[in-house]
Amino acid sequence: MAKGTKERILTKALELFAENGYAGTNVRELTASLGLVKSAVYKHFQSKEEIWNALLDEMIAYYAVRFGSAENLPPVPETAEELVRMTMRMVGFTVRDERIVLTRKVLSIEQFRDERARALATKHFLTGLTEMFTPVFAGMMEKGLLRPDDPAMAAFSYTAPISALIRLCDREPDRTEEALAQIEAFSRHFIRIYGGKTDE
Amino acid sequence: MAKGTKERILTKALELFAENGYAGTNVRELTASLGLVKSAVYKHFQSKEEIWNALLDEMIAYYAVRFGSAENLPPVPETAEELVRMTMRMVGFTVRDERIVLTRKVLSIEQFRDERARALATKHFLTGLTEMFTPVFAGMMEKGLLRPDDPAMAAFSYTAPISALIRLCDREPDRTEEALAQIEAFSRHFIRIYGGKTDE
DNA sequence: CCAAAAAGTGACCTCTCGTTCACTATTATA
DNA sequence: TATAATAGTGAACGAGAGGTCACTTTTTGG
Repeated sequence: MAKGTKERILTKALELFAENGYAGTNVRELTASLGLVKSAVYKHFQSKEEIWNALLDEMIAYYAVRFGSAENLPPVPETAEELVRMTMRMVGFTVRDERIVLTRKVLSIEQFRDERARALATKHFLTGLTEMFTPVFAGMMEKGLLRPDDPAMAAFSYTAPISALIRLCDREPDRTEEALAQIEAFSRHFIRIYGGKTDE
Repeated sequence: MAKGTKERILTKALELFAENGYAGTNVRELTASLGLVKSAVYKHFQSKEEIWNALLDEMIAYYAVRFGSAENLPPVPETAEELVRMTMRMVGFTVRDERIVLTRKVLSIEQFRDERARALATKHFLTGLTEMFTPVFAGMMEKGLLRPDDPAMAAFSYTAPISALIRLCDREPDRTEEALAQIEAFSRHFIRIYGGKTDE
């Protein structure tokens, strides 16, 4: 049972930290739920805090490749309706991918006591989505799908409400369907308000 | 040193829970920072968890009188510029009032493990502001200050981005000025986009 | 002003925490 | 296959956690 134990510890740690926070998690339950004894963890990590730091390293690296690289930018939609579909696809992914959900939860919990968690939280909750959609909106404005405006401000106006509803899904998973419906309604509403020449 | 000790304990508990979370706070440092010895707390509360529950009671009650009652609804502005000023006044208050800031922090940390914190978090972060601004926007639409539309959707579109920036202030207080400026810019942008007959 | 209630103290209890360590079992390698 | 490194075990440790209790000090009210 040697292989991949380190990764399994990190995965389970993410789960438990997301549920009870770093301070509220003890290494006994962490290892026990992996079928190990508590001292085994110290063959892979020097301390509980090192688990936390390794987890943060992972989260930061994952964010960089998944959301931070330029080649992962979404394409500029050809129609307004395509923006809605693209949005729903991205949102559906981000609220159902367990790892990303848990990451957001951990960042919510730990953002006030860890500097790096704080920085990553700002990316996840605020700047990341806006930066991702700014070029999209710039392109849509060029195509006349949205009225000409500051694309960064438009992207912020679009993504911040969606982000708020994504966090509702994290907090109250039972209301996921409701939240997704509201995101779609908001997306259409946004297009109606910001819409340029609807005929193309 | 008897008077108000219970309140002082609750105030300090809010502070510490907001910094380190419930699990990350111990009653020794809680009482020590009040010039008491740890056993003194048990004259006022039966357990650490009872402190938590009393604190939540207080937060819920405070929210109800401060934001939940109908008579505290903001007035409908006479001009679009007045909406900006009203918004900045309210935001300025909510990011500088220590108690409210700490409450939001605690809710961020504890929302995933406590049912009542979860419910209050949704109010603070999502529905509260929207419900507060829905009648305001309905009134402004009637007056022709905003184009006729679903006032609830407009209020959500308006308050969610502002809420996101308020949370940035909680997370990174150094960026408060920047965030406030962005809120004001967003508010004016919103009015420009949603604006009805600007002449009155 | 004095008795009873409330508030505060300090020693102590038990439990659990993170961590260490000597030891065993497994795996990899030459 | 022998050997060395790696992974896992279980007992133990010290520190610190939340909580109790007998006792003293302070406050309150008739």
